[in-house]
Amino acid sequence: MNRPVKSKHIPRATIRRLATYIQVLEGLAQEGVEVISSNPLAEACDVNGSQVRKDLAYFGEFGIRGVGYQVKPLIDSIKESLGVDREWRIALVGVGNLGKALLNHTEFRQRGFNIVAIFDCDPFKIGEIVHGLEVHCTKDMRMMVDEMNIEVGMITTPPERAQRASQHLVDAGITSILNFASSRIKTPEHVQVEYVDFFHQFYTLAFNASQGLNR
Amino acid sequence: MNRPVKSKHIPRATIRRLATYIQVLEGLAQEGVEVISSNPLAEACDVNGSQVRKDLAYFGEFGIRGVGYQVKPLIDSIKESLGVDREWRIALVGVGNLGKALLNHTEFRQRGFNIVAIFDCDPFKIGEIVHGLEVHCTKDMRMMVDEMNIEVGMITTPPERAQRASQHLVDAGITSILNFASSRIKTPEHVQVEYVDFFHQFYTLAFNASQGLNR
DNA sequence: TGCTGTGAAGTGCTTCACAGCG
DNA sequence: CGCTGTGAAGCACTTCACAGCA
Repeated sequence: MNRPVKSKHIPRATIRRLATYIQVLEGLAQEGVEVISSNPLAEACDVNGSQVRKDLAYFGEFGIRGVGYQVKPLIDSIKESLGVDREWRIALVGVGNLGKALLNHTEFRQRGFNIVAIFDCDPFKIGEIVHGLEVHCTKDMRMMVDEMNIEVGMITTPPERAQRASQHLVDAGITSILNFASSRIKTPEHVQVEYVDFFHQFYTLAFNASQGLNR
Repeated sequence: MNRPVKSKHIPRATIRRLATYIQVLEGLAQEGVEVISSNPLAEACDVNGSQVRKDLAYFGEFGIRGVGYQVKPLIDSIKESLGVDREWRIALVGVGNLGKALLNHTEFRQRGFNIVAIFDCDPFKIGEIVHGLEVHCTKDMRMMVDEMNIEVGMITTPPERAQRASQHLVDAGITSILNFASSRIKTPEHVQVEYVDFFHQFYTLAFNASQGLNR
């Protein structure tokens, strides 16, 4: 816990937006922009200017009055505040289509999310090498999580096997899970689960299009 | 616009939850559950019981007082309300790792989201067959969108090419875009964009874990 | 002077609590 | 009698508006 958070509770929505700010700021940095003020940054992120200032103020005072924010230092500050200024070691469970796809997605590692071990319960898959990693049996998980300092679990099984996968992860001592399977899972209170489900956004599009929102 | 929405504005959050309800209800249906009341359904979705009742009430009266909701009819009603009770035809732009991965993800088609045409601007990829579809040049997009009744665009390019991809889609008359690239895009007002970004959830996990939320 | 940081006001979603129906 | 559907209350996030600093 490096940077002590200024105030108690930080809205979940703020965390989501910080991820967007990083995205946009990194784009600006690449274009050579060195300083930006809250309003243009806000516009690029489709939010309100005060929102940006308030979100950042939860973590400290990063701006210069009358000037704005320095892009590069701001990126670093946000990353530090979020705790993404370091490597996070990840175990992936479920080496099917989706799992393999995500293993090939190079952006994970670039951003510090490093898949270091992969598991499956299918005996035909165990031992196979995928993207440079050997597929291990789920019963080796406890040992490997411990030995390899793994902190995060990623579930990419079919929906009906997600619950069991999460059980394995929890038993291995994992307390942060990212669930890519399209089903809900039950875990003890101290375990945090985040869901990644493309269909939520598909459904939103479909609904709005059906309602004639965009015509 | 089949089912006229009962009240004017429906919270965005409600739409997201409806997607979750479908997920959970389909699981229940598969287990043979025929009727469920709001509280157990709510618990399975990690929300409050009144929330479920209120969300559903936006679209009509689907329940039986003193009994609950019939699972299968409820699924159909929600799907109809969302506009996902039919096929949506999709163009995918960017046949790289991520694009290929999503083409292999069979759940899309199962849920009515059917990728029917794929595009790339790389001359070496054009003509290649991926998952049964020929890669077309982006300049053919306008014609194909029209001919094939495509309504939705999916962007799976690298971040720096997402803006150009969206321009092609908009020029072809697409008004609903799902952006899987990790960059923001600018579109005319009448075009609706939804972002799918895994890193939002990763960052949330990392932040909460760093704050010692789960220990 | 210009833009940040922030109390105060505003808005919209969530939860409560219960009338009303099956 | 139990559970839905819903007005009213509560709460949290967003936006406003401006004091205060560079």
